[in-house]
Amino acid sequence: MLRQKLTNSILRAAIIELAREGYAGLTMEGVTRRAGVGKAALYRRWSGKEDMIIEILLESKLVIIEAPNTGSLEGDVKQYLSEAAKMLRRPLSKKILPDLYSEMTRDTRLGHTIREQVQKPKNKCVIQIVEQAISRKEMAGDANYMLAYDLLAGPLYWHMLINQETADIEFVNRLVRVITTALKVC
Amino acid sequence: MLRQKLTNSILRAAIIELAREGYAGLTMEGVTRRAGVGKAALYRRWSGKEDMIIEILLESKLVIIEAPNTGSLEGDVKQYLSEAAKMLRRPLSKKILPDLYSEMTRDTRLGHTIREQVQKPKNKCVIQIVEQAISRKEMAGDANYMLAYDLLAGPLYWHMLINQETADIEFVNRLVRVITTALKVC
DNA sequence: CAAATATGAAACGATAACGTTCCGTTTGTG
DNA sequence: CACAAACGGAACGTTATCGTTTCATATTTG
Repeated sequence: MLRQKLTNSILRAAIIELAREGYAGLTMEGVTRRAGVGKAALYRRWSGKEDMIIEILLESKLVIIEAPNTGSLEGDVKQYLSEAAKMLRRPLSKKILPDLYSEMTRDTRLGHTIREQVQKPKNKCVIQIVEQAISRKEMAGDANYMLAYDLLAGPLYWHMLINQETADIEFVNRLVRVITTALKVC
Repeated sequence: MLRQKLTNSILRAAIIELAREGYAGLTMEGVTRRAGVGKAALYRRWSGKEDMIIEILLESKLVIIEAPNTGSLEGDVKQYLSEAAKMLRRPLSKKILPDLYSEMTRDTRLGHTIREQVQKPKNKCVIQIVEQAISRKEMAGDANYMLAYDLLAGPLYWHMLINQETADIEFVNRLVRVITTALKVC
């Protein structure tokens, strides 16, 4: 009968610690200090930090983007990139995601969870966009899905996560135009 | 009068540890164990792991790419992406770079060094490619450099580092063709 | 209201890395 | 060859976090 309000407070503190210290630098004691709770409250809920962060990933919609279906490739691309940019503008996401992508390369339960919960849904979304474009004859039938995925996701992530740049509407619109052009010859 | 051969052995061990444990998980003791040396040998050379890794970055050409000048935009793009792919294929680079990009978001001396030594040279290289293309009238005079940078670097980075995928020559060639098309409408 | 239980705080021993120091041995330099 | 210095290895005290336990207090539930 753990108190839900306390659970939420702890998870909020954990997210902030994750953003500040990174996953490897995250400690259970750091979370207790930030949340102002006792250690027992944490260990009654999770066996350790991996458990805790996995719960955050499973519950968070931070990284999920709905597959668009606007009727045109350019519309779909615009909606996808706009949603992605909106998510990547959040200061916590901007700090946390480079770290998660780094953890994703490791053979741990957390790495596996990130691949399944963060990356796979993103890929599904892109597949749908491409399939719709092919059925509308906006893309060739033998289009390379992986290449399309890299074109759609790569530039914005590079821009916002690696270079930690901003992306206003004007920039996203330019990106949409250019990437749509590229997808059509994909 | 520190022995250079030993310094090299230690740095090699440090790179492997960096790839296996990540920067946050890297320990001086771990490096001594892998290198089979005493701790004094390390602390006689560096004040701590940040110092040591910064020396590795400054000495390594792991991430530097020469600015191409082949006479055509497509040629430059092909050379740039081929070199980048060659570098990203190296197992150690593939493991280490996501970690460095994560550290780059932090306000530390290491973060600053990565930005200066890894990212800035890459950006300079792209600027040159774009300037050459503009002077050849292959790109518009008001092209957006940052957008060009994101297009050139983003997809391959996303492909190889985030998704840890391979990139054979065929894939790189497809990428070259599509990105060149995109750059021309940039 | 009363019983049950989750809570914060503190203390605990265990583990691991830190950075320093010592010592006996190896190396390379003059 | 002889000397100086760097070396490996071990030991040291220090610090931080781990995960557990205890206990008095606060909260929820019946």
